[in-house]
Amino acid sequence: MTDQRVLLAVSTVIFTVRPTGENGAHELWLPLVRRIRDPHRGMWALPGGPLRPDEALEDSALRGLTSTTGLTPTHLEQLATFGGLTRSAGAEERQVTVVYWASLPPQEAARGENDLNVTWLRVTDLPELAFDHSLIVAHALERLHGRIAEPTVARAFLPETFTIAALREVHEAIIGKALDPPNFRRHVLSSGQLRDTGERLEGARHRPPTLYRFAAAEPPGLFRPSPSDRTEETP
Amino acid sequence: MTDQRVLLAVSTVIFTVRPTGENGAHELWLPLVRRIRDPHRGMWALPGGPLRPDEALEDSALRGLTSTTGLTPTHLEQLATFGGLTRSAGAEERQVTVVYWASLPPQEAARGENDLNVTWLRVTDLPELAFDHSLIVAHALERLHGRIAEPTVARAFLPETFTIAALREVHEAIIGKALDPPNFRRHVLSSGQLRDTGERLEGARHRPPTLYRFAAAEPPGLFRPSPSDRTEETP
DNA sequence: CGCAGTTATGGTCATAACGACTTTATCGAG
DNA sequence: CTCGATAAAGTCGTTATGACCATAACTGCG
Repeated sequence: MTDQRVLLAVSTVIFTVRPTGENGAHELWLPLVRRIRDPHRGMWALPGGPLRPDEALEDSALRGLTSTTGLTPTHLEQLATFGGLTRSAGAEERQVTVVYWASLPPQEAARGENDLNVTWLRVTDLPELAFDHSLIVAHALERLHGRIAEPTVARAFLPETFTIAALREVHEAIIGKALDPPNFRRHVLSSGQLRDTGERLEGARHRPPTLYRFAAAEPPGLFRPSPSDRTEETP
Repeated sequence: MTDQRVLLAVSTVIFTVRPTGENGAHELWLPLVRRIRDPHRGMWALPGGPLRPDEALEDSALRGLTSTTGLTPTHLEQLATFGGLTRSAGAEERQVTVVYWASLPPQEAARGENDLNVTWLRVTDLPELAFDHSLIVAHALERLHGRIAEPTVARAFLPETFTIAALREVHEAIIGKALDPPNFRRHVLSSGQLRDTGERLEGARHRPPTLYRFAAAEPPGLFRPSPSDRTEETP
């Protein structure tokens, strides 16, 4: 048996929500970077790069994210590891990629400007991406769907305080269809996850909605416990 | 920046269900192998080993599984990748481990014999494992809990045909508490996932139960689509 | 043969959750 | 002050769920 070391990269699928649909409906968007080197040069790809030897997986995901897009996520979670060797027939060496999934709140998302080498696209309207990144995005969307029920997920797309309508719009963007406002309201209020801030959002040409915040603040750090960088390991 | 290649290993958490509890209640068990080399020599650890250069991640998980335990799983799914560098302070090189999660049906599980270097233990009663494997097992249990609703999961613990009681026992083992038989029956039958085989299981000293099988057979191969070995990738 | 033990299977009933809808409350704009 | 618009609260019927009761159908044994 030869050397068991492999090239290991970390990429991140970054989601945000924008009010760009018809009738102001909210939609999911994500940033992509242009490949400037040759495998798939010129195509759009997920932000990321090789893992540094002294770097935790999650730190690598963060670094790749900020160095390309300049943005700071509110949620970062490992998605899966892709290690197929289908392309090893070519000249290139086989590569394994650990993929993370991140969410941005609207303030951050607004700062994300297009650039020669960075573009933001609707997840429903993506071109073919470099490597198997189209497949990876599909995976991430499935995961997002499956986790929207958890308060942590929607929270990551919202500012500190928000209206129930804003929360509903995040859910609508993720599941891709409209929800009944009264029913949604009843549902989230009965979940006990929201706290009334006592304030209202004024200025709109209708009854001012109450501002809420999420109840249980996550205990220690910024991110929920993720599989990476927890302890040491070996086979 | 130095070389970006890292040691990559694949380990597997293997679950099965056995009727070993009081009153014949079913419990979750898993096999562990004894470390024969020095980091943590003599401790119990998850089956696995280094990824071979020409091997897909999932194939590596299967190989590690069969070479140590001789068993063939009915379900294999990627769990997560652990890449902390906490132990890199020591003499050893930093290592990343991709962890899979597998299920065995009872026939296979019965063949799993203890051995000088292999032992089967209840998941509720594990000693401290080598490396961070205790943590990994906890992760796998969480995942199992979260997915028991999907028919694919319970199916992996059962033979081709089975009684509703057997299906219920699998659920009970996974969630760790007893379920009401009539209610469980109503629930699974109304889900439309079971098909009556027309046969009954005779021989017990009570009314013979109907044998069922799962409805939708998974389309092509043995395993559900998993992130690994699908296509090629790179950062 | 007939009874006891045991689990399968078939129901009931009250409650909770959910979806579709209606109604009323308040705001800003003109 | 009226209109347009959305917040917020309530109605109603359906469905899912959990607790529980009753009967059916087999084996083993006296």
